[in-house]
Order: sequence, then C-alpha cells, then structure tokens
Amino acid sequence: MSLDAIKYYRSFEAGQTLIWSGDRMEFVASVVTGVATLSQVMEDGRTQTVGLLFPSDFVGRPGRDTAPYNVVATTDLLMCCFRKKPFEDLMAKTPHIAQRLLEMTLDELDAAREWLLLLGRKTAREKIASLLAIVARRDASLKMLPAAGKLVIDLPLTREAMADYLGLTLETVSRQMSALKRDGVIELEGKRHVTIPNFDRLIEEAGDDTDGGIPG
Amino acid sequence: MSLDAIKYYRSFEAGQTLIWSGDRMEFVASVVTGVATLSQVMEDGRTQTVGLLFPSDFVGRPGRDTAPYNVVATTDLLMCCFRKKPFEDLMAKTPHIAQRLLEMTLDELDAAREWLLLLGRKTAREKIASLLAIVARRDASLKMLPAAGKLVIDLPLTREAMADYLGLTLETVSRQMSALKRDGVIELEGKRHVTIPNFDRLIEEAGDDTDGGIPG
DNA sequence: TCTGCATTTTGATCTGTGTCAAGGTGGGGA
DNA sequence: TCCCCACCTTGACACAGATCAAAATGCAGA
Repeated sequence: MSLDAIKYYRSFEAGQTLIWSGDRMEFVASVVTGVATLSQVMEDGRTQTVGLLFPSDFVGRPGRDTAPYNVVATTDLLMCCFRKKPFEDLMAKTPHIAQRLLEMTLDELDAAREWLLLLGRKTAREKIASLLAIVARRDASLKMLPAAGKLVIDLPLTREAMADYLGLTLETVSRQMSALKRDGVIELEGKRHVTIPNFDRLIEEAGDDTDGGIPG
Repeated sequence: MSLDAIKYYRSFEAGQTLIWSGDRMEFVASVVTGVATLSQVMEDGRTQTVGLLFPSDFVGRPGRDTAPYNVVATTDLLMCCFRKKPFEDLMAKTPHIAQRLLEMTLDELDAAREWLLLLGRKTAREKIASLLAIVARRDASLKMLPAAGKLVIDLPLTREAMADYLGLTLETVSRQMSALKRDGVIELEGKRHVTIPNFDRLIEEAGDDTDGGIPG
C-alpha cells in the first residue's frame, strides 16, 4: 500500500476556514494549489498568523487529534488529504515517510525561528520586505526559476492577512507598501500584483544577511 | 549498542557560548542541569533569542552539520553529549529514537509558534508575565510539583537575556518587573529570586486562555 | 453601465516602548 | 572590611507604529 492509495482531494474558496482551533482532526493534508494560513487568536480578538502554507506544505500532526490552530484559505485552495488513521498506519510501516516528516518539521521549525527574529526585532519596513521576499522565493521555486533579478508576484494575502502575519496593523502595512513603492523597491499594479525590479535590493531592505535567509 | 554507550558529559560556565552560529556541529546534546539560550544576531547587532533550553531539552540536528544559532549558557550548565556520527548511526537502526525526536521537534515547533503570538501581539507586561509563567511551569515540572497556587523561582536569565527573548529592551523589562511587583503579581528578593503568590493571577496577566498555554 | 460594499489608502493624533542618561545595589576579591 | 564593577532601576524625552477617521478604489452583481 502506498500514500497514493489512501489520498483524496478537497477544494476550498478564498476566505473559507478549513479547520477551527480545537476541532478534531480527521485527516492530514498537503497543499496542491493555493495558499492557506495557520493562525492563533487571543480571547480579545488579537490575531497572529503562525505559518503560511504554500503548495507542497503539510498540515496536521500524526499522533495528536485536535487542531492547535485555525487553518484559513487565503486564495482558492486545493488540498490533497489522507485520513489520519490509515496515514499513521502507513507511517508506522514505512520509515521513509517518518523520516521525511521529521525533515519537513525541522524546516518548519527553522522558518518559525526566522519569524521570531522578524517579529521581535525588525522594523515595519523590514517586515514587509521580508514577507515579499519569502513569497517571491516560494513563487520562483514553484516555477523552477532562480530567485534573482526582476521578479513578478501576485500577493496571496490581503493587507489585513499580511498585518496578522507581520504583527502590524493593516494601516501600517499599507503605508509601508506605499513607501517601498515610492522608493522604487517595488512597483504596484492594483493591490495584489507586485513587480520587484531588483531582488537583491529587496533582500537588503529585509535586513537579512546577504547570503539569503530561509533556504527552500 | 545504546545511547548510554556513546555519551559523555561537558560542563560550561554561566555566560559561556557553547556553539557559534555557522560552526561545524560535532555533537548533539541534551541539557542535564542549568539553562541555555538559542539566539540569532543580525548584522547590526540586534539579537533575538529563539529558544530556551531547560534540563531534558535537546540541541542539534542529525543530518545537518553547521549550527544555525548561537547557544549560550545563561547559568552554569551540564550537557550530555553524543558525537554526531554514532548518534546518527544509532538513530538509523533504532526507529524508537527517531520517533522520539520527531515528537520533541513537534513540541518545539508548538513552543516556537506560541512565542510568535507573544512577540507579534502581546504587550510588554503580558510578555514578562508569560515568561515568568513558562519558567515557573518548567521549574515545577522538574520538581514534580503542580504549577498552581504559590510558587517560588530563581530566574535563570539576566534582564538583558529576558529582553532578547521577549523582543524588548532591558529597560522596559526592568520597568515591567517593577510594575508587576508594585501590583502584587510578584514579589522580588534581590534581582533573580521571584515569588509568585498566585499563579492563576500571573496567567491572567499573561493574556493566555485560562486553560493554561503550553503543555509540559 | 451603474451601484454597493469590501478593501485599501491617506491623514491627524496618540501612546507604548525605545533611547539616552544618571544613579542605585550587591556580591566577590583584595 | 571596603571597594569595584557588573547588573539593575529610574527618569526625561523621542519616535515608530497604533488608533481613529475619512476618502478613494475597484470589483461583483443588478
């Protein structure tokens, strides 16, 4: 038996919440197309996004059965799902899958820790530049293109979703986007379509070491 | 062959850096006694602590050989080390160890994501209360006592180390510690010895759901 | 095409935390 | 015992980003 034998697909519309924090998780899944967020909400409504899910990213945790976060589609989304029990059984019999899962989890941990630095120490402008860089890198890697020179992306997030990920307000996000446009770091057509004329310049603005930040 | 057969011990003094970011990692290790931090430093010196290591916590990553963070002893520290190669060999032969490592990594990921909420959305006062709660929980669990009612802890961190973990300045940390003392949430003897007369009150100040935050 | 509403931008002002600058405090070594 | 120095506290002021408030944009549906 292989993973292919137990998989099925589900699609969701932009804005839909796939999973509520505290829900029983019946499946694990990976993103096929589209983008989703993992987010945590405080009692008074303050919201922090704790992870972005791009195509190929994995959600769900074998061995635990209630969801720790809200999972929300920020674009139309297609997920490839596996019922949890068969997936766990398969994992127990196939060390390769467990190994791969450990590797992915370690990468997620690195990404989370990169984000700790961003939230704890970066300015609003650096935060925006960092987010644009991450989206551009993921987008380039999907298209099997190098993340360098001139890049064009469509932001998969509203200004509010960006704010929730960056620990800012949507007004500050909007102002800093305008400032980066004014300074020629980006060009905007509409609200979502972004041209990055010089990726290295964007990386400088992000305050990351010049060697390039998050791998993958 | 077992883990016991390949382990050895090393001790470090408070303030010592065990591992520099970028160093070749010759070993993986776990904390026996004392506390250490994982931290990331930007080119201009801004520092963010991305993890606290208490007794039983694990450092190092089978499969990667350069350290991604600085590891610094914040108290006198005893580590139990395993040379990386033998550890990896053992892991390949012993699925149980890999399984345990995945579990620990998932817990670390949860802790990192809890910290994202703290850094992105909590006030300075909530941040301090959250840190005190985490230290108190870990300390209680070491002593096999329930984390409730009246608790007494010795902070394993200087004000500056607290600031680096909380994304604040040391002055703000100091002011908020004084404010929590003034408001009767904590009592201070010296700079490090803290009495928490009512743990539930502290949790409220931390802004966490009343059910109690990070397990373990 | 026009309308309505969600989303975004921009402006004015406020505030929490950072920055700069003095003092305090206490524990280890002479 | 006393002094020194690292660590901490407190004060005054500055500023990045939050908050409150309007206006502009642009897309979906009539």
